[in-house]
Amino acid sequence: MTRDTVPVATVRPLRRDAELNRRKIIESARVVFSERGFGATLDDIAHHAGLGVGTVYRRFPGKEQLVEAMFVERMDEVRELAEQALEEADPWEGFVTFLTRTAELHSDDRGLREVMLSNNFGQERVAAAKERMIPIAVELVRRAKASGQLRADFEETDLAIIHMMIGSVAEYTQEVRPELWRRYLGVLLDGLRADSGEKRPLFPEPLDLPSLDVAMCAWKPRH
Amino acid sequence: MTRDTVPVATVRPLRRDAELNRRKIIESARVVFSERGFGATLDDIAHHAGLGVGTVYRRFPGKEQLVEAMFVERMDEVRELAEQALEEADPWEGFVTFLTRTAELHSDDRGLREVMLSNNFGQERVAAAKERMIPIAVELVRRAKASGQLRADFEETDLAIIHMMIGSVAEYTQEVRPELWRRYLGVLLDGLRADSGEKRPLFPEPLDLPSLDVAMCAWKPRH
DNA sequence: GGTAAACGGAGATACCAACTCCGCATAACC
DNA sequence: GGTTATGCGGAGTTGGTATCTCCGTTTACC
Repeated sequence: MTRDTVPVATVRPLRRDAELNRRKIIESARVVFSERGFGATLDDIAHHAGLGVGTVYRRFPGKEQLVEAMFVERMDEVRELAEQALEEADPWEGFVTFLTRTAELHSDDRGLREVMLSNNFGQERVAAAKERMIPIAVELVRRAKASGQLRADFEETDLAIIHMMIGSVAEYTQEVRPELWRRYLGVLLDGLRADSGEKRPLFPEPLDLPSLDVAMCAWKPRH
Repeated sequence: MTRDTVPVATVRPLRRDAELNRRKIIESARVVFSERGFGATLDDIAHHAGLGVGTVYRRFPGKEQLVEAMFVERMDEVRELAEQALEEADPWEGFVTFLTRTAELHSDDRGLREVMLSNNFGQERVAAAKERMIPIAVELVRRAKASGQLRADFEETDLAIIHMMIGSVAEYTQEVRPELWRRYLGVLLDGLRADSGEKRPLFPEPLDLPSLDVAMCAWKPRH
């Protein structure tokens, strides 16, 4: 058995142009999924990459597989975020940091939001990445409750719903005021703090009526 | 000019069966739109009414017109709700009643939620009904702030966004726990109250993990 | 019983996303 | 530079869904 006939996986490397295009596809998928979510078509991605659809389908069996390839690492980023938040000295601050940073990611990347809140995208590898997150999020909640700063009746599944709410605001107003979700995260945090201290001032400013109107025109419910 | 040639609008009344069917259509449209939102097709509505599609299109030029006919009165109900809330002695209680009762309507009637949060359904008459609501909602907020019970940095457009958030929870969990939105309305209200008093206990119970999983499987983002 | 009105629902039309196919281009190798 | 396998483009096929029409049949009304 010579060094050149390694038993398995001696896949001939892609031709140089093909390899370049593969990277372009992944890059474009990242951009397009993050802007438009998984409603985007592979044709959109191909066009964004300046390639034909055929080229995309030659490299990836279908949309699912592209999503899978795309988001496992992204999910692991979120988990690392949670791990960092767990290292903050103040448990409440850790909790707030986690919520805020995650919401930032969701608001910048609609695709990521969709994988995290729906079980309809990605297969085992994405599901596995989610499982890996759960114990860390649970610990984050436990610790913040134990310190008496997070209200005692908060539970881990509330995290998902809170993200759902914040994300829906981000999506609703993204064309008009992409940062507006922070205002409502502020309201929620004031509602979640156990102590009855002063409220933090809300930031940023609320929508004015014309902007609300624009947001309402842009919004179409799912069917 | 005889009595029989009255200039305008001498529309011959519908045949008895036709009139009956017209009512069935309206009734079914109410039910179907409220369960499935405006994603529902006129074919769905016809089938629910036990009629053919042709019958529906004979009475209503298209979906838009049916929606218009359907929701103007429903919107006015919401306005009346606001007016009643304005009559409650305690401004904060009035504010809470309004938010809660409106959210109940939204959670029972997906179509109503969609007309209220989007400008893509209905024409002038629906828009006019919305305009009629605004001053009342504004007054509700003004009064609750003036009494020192609602935080001073709350503004009227926040109402719409709060409804948006609550509605998204209602939609997310409706198959599993249709009343769960009340829990998060509770959090928001604790965040909106100006005084730094005790938090109200959250109700109902949070989702358990399996139920969250079911909700996540059922949820598909809009494209 | 005659007639106009209304009915039913198959199917025309339109749209859209997923995916395939094959003639043409070009990188790789000698 | 010539040969060949590999890759490319994008029109076109497939499949699904929603809107709306048409006409043979049925029904209300006088």
